[in-house]
Amino acid sequence: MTIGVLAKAVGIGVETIRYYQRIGIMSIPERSYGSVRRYAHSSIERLHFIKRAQQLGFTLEEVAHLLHLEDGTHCTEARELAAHKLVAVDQKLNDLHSMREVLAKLIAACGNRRGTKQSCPLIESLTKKVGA
Amino acid sequence: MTIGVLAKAVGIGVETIRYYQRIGIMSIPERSYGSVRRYAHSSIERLHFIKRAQQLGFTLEEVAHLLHLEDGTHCTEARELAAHKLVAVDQKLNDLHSMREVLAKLIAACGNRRGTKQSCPLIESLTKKVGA
DNA sequence: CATACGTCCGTAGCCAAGTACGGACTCAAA
DNA sequence: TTTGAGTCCGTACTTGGCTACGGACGTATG
Repeated sequence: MTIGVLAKAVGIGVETIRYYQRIGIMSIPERSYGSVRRYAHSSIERLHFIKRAQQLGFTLEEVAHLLHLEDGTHCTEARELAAHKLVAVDQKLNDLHSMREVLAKLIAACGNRRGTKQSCPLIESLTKKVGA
Repeated sequence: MTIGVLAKAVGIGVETIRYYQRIGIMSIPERSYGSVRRYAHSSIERLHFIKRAQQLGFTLEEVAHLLHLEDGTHCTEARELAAHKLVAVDQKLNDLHSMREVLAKLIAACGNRRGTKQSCPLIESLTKKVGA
C-alpha cells in the first residue's frame, strides 16, 4: 500500500499521515527496492486507533501516550488515562448544560417581548456581570 | 481608569484587551492630555459582555456580530444567532454523551478483566474500526 | 518510451485566542 | 529629580491539528 492508498482507506489526507509521522505517532516504513514507501495493513489499524481516540476526545499527545501502552500489558495505566478523560468529559457536559439553559432562557425572553420597546433582553443580559 | 486597572477589574490581562482592540471588539479611547489612554466604566461592561458571550460558546467573531446589534433594536437577529448557537450546543452535548458512554464502558471492561492475561480491552477496542 | 499522476521532503501557512517581548515613553511617589 | 511601575505600539511567538506548496524523483499506463 502506498501512502495515498492508505490515506484513502481511512478517509484522511496524505498530509495528515505525514504529519502523524512527524509528531511520532505513526512510524515511517523503510523503502524496500526503488523509492516509494509501502505500508502494511497494520497502518490502517493504527490510524483507526488514532481516529477513534480522537473521537473520544483524546489529544494527539494523549494518543501518543496510549500508543505507548499498546502492548496491552498496561491496562491499569490505560484505564487511568481513560478515567481522567471521563472526568473531563463530565465537566464539559456540565458546562454545556448550563450554557444550554442560559441560551434557551435568553431566546425565550427575546420571544416574549415581541412588540415592546425595551432593548433586547439577550443583549441586555450579556452586558450584566459574569458570575457564578 | 488605565488599561491595567481595567484589566484587573475584569480579571484578564492587559495584552488581551489590546488584542480585543486589534480585532475591533474593543474601541481605543482617545488620549486626552498627556499620553496615557483612560477607560470609562462602560469598558468594564463591554468586557463583561465579551466574557459572558464566550462562556456561552460564542467565538470572538460572533461576539463582534452581537456587539454590532448592541443598540438593542435587532432583537430578532440576536435571537437567531443565539438559536443557532443552541443547536450547536445540543450537537456537542450529543457527541459528548456518546463519548462518555464509550469511555465508561471501556473503563468498566478494564476493571472486569483483573488478573486475566488478555490484552487491555480499552486498547483493543480503540484499535477496532471507527464507525457510526 | 513518454506522459501524467503519485510520492518524498522540507518548509511555510492557516485558524482562534491569546501571550510575550522590547524599546520608548509617561506618570506618580519619595 | 530620580526611580520604578505602568503604558504604548509593533511585531513575533504559542498551541493543536492540520493543509498547502514546490521541486525532484518514482511508477503505472497507453
